[in-house]
Amino acid sequence: MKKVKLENVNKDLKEKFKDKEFKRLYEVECAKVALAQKIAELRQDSNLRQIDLAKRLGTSQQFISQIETGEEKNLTISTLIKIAECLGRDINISFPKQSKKHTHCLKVT
Amino acid sequence: MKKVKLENVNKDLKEKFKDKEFKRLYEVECAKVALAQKIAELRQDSNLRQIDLAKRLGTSQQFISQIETGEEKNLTISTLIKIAECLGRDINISFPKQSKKHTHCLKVT
DNA sequence: AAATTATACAAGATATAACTTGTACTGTCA
DNA sequence: TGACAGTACAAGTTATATCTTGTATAATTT
Repeated sequence: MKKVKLENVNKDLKEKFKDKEFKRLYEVECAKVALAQKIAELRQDSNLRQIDLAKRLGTSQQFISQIETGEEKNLTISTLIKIAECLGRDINISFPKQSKKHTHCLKVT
Repeated sequence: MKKVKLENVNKDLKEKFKDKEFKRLYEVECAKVALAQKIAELRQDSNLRQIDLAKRLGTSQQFISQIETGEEKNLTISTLIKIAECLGRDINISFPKQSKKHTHCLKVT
């Protein structure tokens, strides 16, 4: 596999970001990945395997994998709530005014 | 139309909440309605009509109505992000530990 | 090296979110 | 009263999120 230098990735993105629509879509993708990773993190913090969370949710290990790898990257609110519940979490959503640079349309914490 | 007393509603709910599954579903519904209302509120704060937001989103007034009345009550993250963007908002999502009483699985602010 | 464990990949089926069009309702104002 | 503005209702179609089963991979353990 060819090695990719980070600095080149950055340069490349900066160039592509001149296309505002591309930038928008890119940010949305980042947001979804962040959400997927957060779910994986919360699960691991609970010392659960994918199969354990799956059982709580009443679904399959594979589906959890799909969610966490971002293959299922457009979750519905219901699914998000269900997952959070199974991990002993509530969800807070707020809508702050768009920041000037708005590098992140969605912040997951 | 028969007049409904609030105290009776409360009593009734309290009774029904003994069924934990009912309580859970009820809370999820509340959450979705809260989200729908928040969207309507943000739109009104921006002095936009449904048709204006619809145009920004590239959709129809009726669809916005469906979202705000909670008829479309299971929005996807993408739709939520798109709407927020059109209203000049970012989105913050966090997953606090479930509160003891957890009367609200999802808090919208 | 064989078995086990945890996760990911792949190709589907089905339920439903996203969207449409047409129309009806509820003000408000000329 | 009637015209218009803003929103909601209703019944669709289409795109896609949810979920399935089967299998593959990668890392440990025996």
